Amino acid sequence: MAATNTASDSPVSSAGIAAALSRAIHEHRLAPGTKLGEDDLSDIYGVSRTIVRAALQSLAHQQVVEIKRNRGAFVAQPSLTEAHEVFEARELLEPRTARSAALRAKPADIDVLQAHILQEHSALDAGDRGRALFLSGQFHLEIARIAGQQTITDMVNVLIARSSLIIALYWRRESALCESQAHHALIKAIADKDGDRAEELMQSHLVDLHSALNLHEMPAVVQDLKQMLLSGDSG
Amino acid sequence: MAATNTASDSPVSSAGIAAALSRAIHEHRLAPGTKLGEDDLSDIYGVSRTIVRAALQSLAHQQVVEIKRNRGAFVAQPSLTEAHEVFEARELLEPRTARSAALRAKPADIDVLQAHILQEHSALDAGDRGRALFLSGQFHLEIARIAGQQTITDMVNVLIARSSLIIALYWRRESALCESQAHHALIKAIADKDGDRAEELMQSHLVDLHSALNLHEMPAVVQDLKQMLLSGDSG
DNA sequence: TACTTATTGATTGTATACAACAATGCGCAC
DNA sequence: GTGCGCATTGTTGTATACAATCAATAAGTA
Repeated sequence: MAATNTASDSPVSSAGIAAALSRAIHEHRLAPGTKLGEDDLSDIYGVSRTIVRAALQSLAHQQVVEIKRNRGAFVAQPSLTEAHEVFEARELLEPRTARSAALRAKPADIDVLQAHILQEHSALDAGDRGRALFLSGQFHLEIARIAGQQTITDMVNVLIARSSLIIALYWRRESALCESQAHHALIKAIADKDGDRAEELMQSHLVDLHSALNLHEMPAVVQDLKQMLLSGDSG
Repeated sequence: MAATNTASDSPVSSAGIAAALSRAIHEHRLAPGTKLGEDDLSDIYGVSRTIVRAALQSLAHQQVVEIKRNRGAFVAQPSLTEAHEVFEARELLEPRTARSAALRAKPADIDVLQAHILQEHSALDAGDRGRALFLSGQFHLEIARIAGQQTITDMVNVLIARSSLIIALYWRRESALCESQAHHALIKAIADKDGDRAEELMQSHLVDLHSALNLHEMPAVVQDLKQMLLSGDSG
């Protein structure tokens, strides 16, 4: 319960508390497995447990928090399987979404994306790795928003939040790939309205992220690909 | 509040009530816009409003129910835009999922799918259109389950529930396309382990469903395709 | 008669009290 | 000394009471 905001100017609605917790988790200020006691939270935010419970249930629905019956709420700890699934789902959604974004982006959208990268850089310069990670997620979210599909944006939003937990658990130090490189390239493709390239870049970016994790099981999609190749044709 | 179960053997947990309501909505026993009063529901299910509220919030998170502050909960009424988005999201997720299912399906899975179709037929024979619609959705869900990706299955589940609302609002009588035809063909492709064909069939099945709706706006994806073709290449 | 406004009724939002359950620590027996 | 069982304590689950808000209706005036 260390790093959350104190009660001073804190939000007092269920949604506000959920957002604050979500962000704290996203920025790795709350580690996976951390207990989120209802009394603690209601003290911190100055509301009753009723409100806190609503916030926790909302987060549980996004699978960012796990509620164990009669045991309480904890920051979720995605399994290896879940980790694979989340990135496989992102690989299914985000590349085509990046294509749409490239085709629909207006100049103002490009500006927003570039502003995101700048913030990301300054966070890294300030050594705030958590904030940089959060901003990196927001970059992906912004692309979905530009694509103009709220439903897909919502799904991506949840997947990004879960990705943050996965990175907290399974990131390996060796792989220090620089995100901003990939993000810069994406912005260029989108600014050029090059849908093909945006889709490709997003796909390979996600594959890079996925493979930068310490996940030793073979993911289901790879099994499918293997079987697909063995049965003798390509999609 | 007409067609829900009476209190006799009703579920008493938040999840149970959410499931019962979800199913009633899915089967068109509760029309879009229907008020879901907390007192009414707590009387019907014999639990306090606390439990009912949790169930309603859960359904609201799936966008099957809309909660208006200080006004109460209503069965959702998806807008035209939402309707398009839901089917576009399904077109993004389900075809590739059907491919995976074809590659991973075991004999027992095929049996389950065929059992689904049989139930669907008997529901239609009994004139229970709502139940047939529900079962049709479950068929799609079962395919996602066979593909073995819980995360994607969850997303598809939500999209199917919302689709049911969209069909209630925007289905046009003229289009009496027979779902079971398409479902039969899908089973065959899956049984043959023909991933390509399963993907194709699912794609065209979803396009058929989408175009059988009374949606006169031009969807975003079509705009993208148009612009993509104009800029001179194919994905 | 039409329009505004105040009162009333009903419904939701929030807090709190109590019940049920799990975890912990102590004591006792082996 | 170790293992088991029980009591205690703390936390969550549920119900209910009260406050706040909104919708509807009725009264009053132009």
